[in-house]
Amino acid sequence: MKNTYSIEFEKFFSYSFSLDCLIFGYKDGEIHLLLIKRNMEPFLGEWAIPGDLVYPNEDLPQAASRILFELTQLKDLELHQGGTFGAPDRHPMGRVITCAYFALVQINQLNAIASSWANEIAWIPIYKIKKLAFDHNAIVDSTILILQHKLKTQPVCFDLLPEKFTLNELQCLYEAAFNEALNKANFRKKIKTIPFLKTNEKEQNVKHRPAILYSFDTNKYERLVSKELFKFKM
Amino acid sequence: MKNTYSIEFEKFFSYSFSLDCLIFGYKDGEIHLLLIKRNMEPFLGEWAIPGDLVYPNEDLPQAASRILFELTQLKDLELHQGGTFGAPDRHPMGRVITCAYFALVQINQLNAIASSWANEIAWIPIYKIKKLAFDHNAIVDSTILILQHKLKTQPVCFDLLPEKFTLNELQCLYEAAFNEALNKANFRKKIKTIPFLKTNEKEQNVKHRPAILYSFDTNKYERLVSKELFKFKM
DNA sequence: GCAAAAGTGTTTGGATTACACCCATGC
DNA sequence: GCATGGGTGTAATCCAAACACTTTTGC
Repeated sequence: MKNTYSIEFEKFFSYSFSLDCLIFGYKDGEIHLLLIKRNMEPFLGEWAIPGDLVYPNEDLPQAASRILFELTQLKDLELHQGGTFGAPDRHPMGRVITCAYFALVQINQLNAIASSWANEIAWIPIYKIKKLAFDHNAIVDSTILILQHKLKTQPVCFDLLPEKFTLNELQCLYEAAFNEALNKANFRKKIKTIPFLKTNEKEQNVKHRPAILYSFDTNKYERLVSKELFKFKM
Repeated sequence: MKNTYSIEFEKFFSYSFSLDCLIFGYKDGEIHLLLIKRNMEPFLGEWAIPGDLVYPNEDLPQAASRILFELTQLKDLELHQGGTFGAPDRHPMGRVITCAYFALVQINQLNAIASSWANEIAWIPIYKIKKLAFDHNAIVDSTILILQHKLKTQPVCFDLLPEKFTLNELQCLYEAAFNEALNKANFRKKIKTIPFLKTNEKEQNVKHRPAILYSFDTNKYERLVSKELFKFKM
């Protein structure tokens, strides 16, 4: 047994722990990330991922929900954990280890508010993000990879789309997320097994043949998955 | 701007941060995890994942390497990050947030040492792990899923096998990791594109036709991957 | 009718599966 | 020779890609 260990144990309680909350949305044919312009030191005036310190009696998913709510007023959204970053010099004011959490939201459904952290916020296309504060570029890059993996293996794409969507919108979302063109006929064949609800509704105000609107049948999906009759895969 | 924030900032530096180091090995047809019997409070005498607090000027991968070395004397091994766990009550002695790291080792090549944390260590088959200290069962479960994903998408299986191995050993490893039987002929067809070096050597001391020994051609793999000519997929 | 995008069918080649069979070694 | 596991070939099937085609709307 390392004798010094129990003696020095208390000295280790000198770190701070933060969460960075990556909020992804989809609009104008691109996946966007919600960024804030910092209104405090360090990195005052620079663009960054919204984040906050974890409170002493808060669990991590709870802290992520709080940060998301303070920024977007959105509740009850699914949050996913990303990587953890803890280089000793990553925060100039002390040892702050941070964990990335990310959520997928419908941009139109919210008015993200500047609130406490920033006077300015912006939705930036993920492939056009410039230099950010701290090590946030590395956090963004690693989280995009995890997002892509989630999009391939779980039906989180529907979190990004409105309740009712066309099949073409779904295809464009995947094209945007993976930066590659897809064949329409083949894409539709691939998604044929996904439990969709075909609504009676159609697109409005388009000057071509209106597309049918679909929605994702969460109940049927859960039922099929629990019976191992379906596995989401894109 | 939240005025209280900068004033209270220092108060947040009261957390501790640990790493849990999951060391996986393969023997007797099963994937095993290295566990220790704790020789200190809390959870004295209970089985746990080896872990340690992160030192003030240590980066996370660095801390993981150190812990791995102290336990196994192994250096320069690839370490992979897993999930981060931070429930406020997960550690009875204070707020300790922990991050899982895992490594894949060749069991025969090392004599894991009890060292500072425990007088007793054991390799336990991953599907036979009983109740562990702290929230370590949840950490194990989540890390096994990440390990499986790694085994499907990256050539980490070779970290678990000796330098030279038979194709059947490789197949048994995958059968053990995913708990499913595989067809021999089809397995071999699937791995035909993997850059193997066929050695001139054969199995010794078997009472049937000896199998040819192969090794993984890391150089060729790196070359192919960098040219996007090959993508590991199982 | 024409433009534009929705939506579908057909062919092809490659991968996956199931299964049968031959081969080399020890005893 | 026989038992044991190593190692391979074939046919059926499924899946993905490429591409052409028809349909429905607004103007």
